[in-house]
Amino acid sequence: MNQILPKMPASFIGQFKSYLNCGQLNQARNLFDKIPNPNIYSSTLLISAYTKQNRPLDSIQLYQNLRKEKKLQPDNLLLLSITKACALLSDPIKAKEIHKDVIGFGFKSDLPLGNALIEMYGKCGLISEAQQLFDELPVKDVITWTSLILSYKNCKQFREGLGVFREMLISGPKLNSVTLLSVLAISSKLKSLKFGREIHCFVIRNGFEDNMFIGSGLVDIYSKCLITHDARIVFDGMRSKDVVSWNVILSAYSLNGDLDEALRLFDKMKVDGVLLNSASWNSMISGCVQNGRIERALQFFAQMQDSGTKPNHITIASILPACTGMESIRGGREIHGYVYRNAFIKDIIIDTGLVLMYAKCGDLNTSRLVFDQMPRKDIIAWNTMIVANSMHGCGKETLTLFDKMIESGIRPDAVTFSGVLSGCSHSQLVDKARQSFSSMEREYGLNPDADHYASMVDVLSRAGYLNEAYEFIQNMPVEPTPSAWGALLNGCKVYKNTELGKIAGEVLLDIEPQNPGNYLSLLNIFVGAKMYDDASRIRMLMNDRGIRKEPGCSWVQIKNKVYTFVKGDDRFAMRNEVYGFLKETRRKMRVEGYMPDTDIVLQDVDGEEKEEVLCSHSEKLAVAFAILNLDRGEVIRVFKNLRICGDCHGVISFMAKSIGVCITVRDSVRFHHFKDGSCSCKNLW
DNA sequence: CTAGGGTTAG
Repeated sequence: MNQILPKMPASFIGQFKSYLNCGQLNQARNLFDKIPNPNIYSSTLLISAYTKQNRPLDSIQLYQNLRKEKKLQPDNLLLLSITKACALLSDPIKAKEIHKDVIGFGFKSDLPLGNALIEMYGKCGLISEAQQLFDELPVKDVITWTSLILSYKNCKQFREGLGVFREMLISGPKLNSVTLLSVLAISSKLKSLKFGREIHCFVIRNGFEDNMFIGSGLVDIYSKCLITHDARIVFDGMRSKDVVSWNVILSAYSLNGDLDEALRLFDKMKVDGVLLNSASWNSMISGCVQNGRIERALQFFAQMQDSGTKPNHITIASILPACTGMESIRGGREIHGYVYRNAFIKDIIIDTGLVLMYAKCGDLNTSRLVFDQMPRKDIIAWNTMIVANSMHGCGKETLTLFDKMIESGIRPDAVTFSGVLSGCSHSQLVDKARQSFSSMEREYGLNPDADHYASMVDVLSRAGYLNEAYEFIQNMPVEPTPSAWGALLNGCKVYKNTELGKIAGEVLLDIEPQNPGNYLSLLNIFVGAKMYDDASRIRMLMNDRGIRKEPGCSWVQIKNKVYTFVKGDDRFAMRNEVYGFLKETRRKMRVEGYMPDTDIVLQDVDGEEKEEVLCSHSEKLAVAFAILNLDRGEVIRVFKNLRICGDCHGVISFMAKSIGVCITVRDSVRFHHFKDGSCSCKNLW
């Protein structure tokens, strides 16, 4: 039906084909563009070459240009290429256009094309369209069924995918290895060991054992179910392995927390001459990050680039949490710049990672900027932004974000409410918190869990409603967690309620005896109330149980270097200047009538010594050091491993005002933004 | 066709 249009010169065709054979598509394209009337044959060749080389955009653009100029009367082969290109692109709008084209050209009953269209819809996330196409196909083969199963997998409807498989066993064609693998992959996503074992038996009984893909799939499902031992047995028994098989076993050990074995296997890969791909590096990077070996992850990231493997969007998403965990805003900014420069496709997971990274590094403004520019926001993106605002004490904004999220049609989940409630608690929005808490069940059908109840205790305690908080704990339908009692205890410390503090503290020493913070809070309450007998009882208990206070430690990044200060630190750069500066600050404060908050000091020492101990707190040292070293106008960002102490809070607040700088301190609970003599936490640290 | 990625405490 497609008459050959004005013939191309034979020399052109020869040259054109040889370019295509060598994969030199740009040269082939130059030649192609010179032909006034390209025929269907050469167009199909070029378009399918684009698709095969993973250049779907070029493929589709060329197709659409030719369609517009009406130079093209497509045939099955061409439409197949375009359909596959669109599957690669995962563009649902283009998918529908192409489907319409196919129908328009009357190729409805072509089976390979029908199968490709199902796959395309699946890859584009349009599962009901895929199912409808499946239903309409008059003839179905094993690929049709498998494509539908894979579509369900792609759309994360795993149970439904298994349903299709069951139907296929009853009324469909005989399955092949691809079908088996697709079901295996789904079971793996569901972490279903039961299905995994069943499929494993089926594989052995029906002679699929030597299929490398199936082997890797089996290793993966045992890995995901944390049966690392069985994963290794299958892996070792595989007759042939490719890089994916190795990548799967690497992640098996990382997942199981055995990073050292993963590292050993990674070295063995290199010895055995397995050609590493980006997923191999990504697997090691994320394995290190998830096992807390952040420095090692960054090393792998550097080695990967040295080895000539280009980081992809998954690499970026894996390395970002490393910067977040180190609070390295410089590292994070570098990654952000890398994403920008290399024009990565817009990726929702990378964007979410950036939002969290900026927030956790103390820069909520940039975090928000990235969020606002996201083209699509899913539940995790919204939750991340809500949690970010809550960490920074912007409770009102968490509520506004919550409303906007609802407006945009996204249903909140348990994490959303955790974020909103902790936002309310940091900003003392008691009524808002109550409304939000009760709407969880009433409006959104979510059962509050123990964490939500603990959050409500925190809301009440932080606002000073201590008796109500205690009542709430006693009446809640779930077992109060240590965090619920911890919230109450902290409230008692802030509001100096010795009686309730004693109750909460004693419970905590019982149910969470290994946490030094509990002892210290209770100790502070007793010392503050001059109940020295009780205080020494707690101290003895700590001794008996071998509970040691974690040393306070703060750090600050200046230029490219991180400076760390430990409490009582005496051997750091500019020691004399720093202590001199702190002493001078203290003198100025006294002139203006501030008294040092010596309640917090635990040692039984007299007044002057107490002040000295206070002066040596790591957060004061870090802030003072930063003030002496930073350029004017720069924001000071200090991080501390424990909670900021009350005296430090007052002194840092004073320094921010008297020097006229913004100081941010991130402690173990939240961010404190000091400006003009006040703090974003409203003095409820 | 199989691998590698993001949110929740006090």
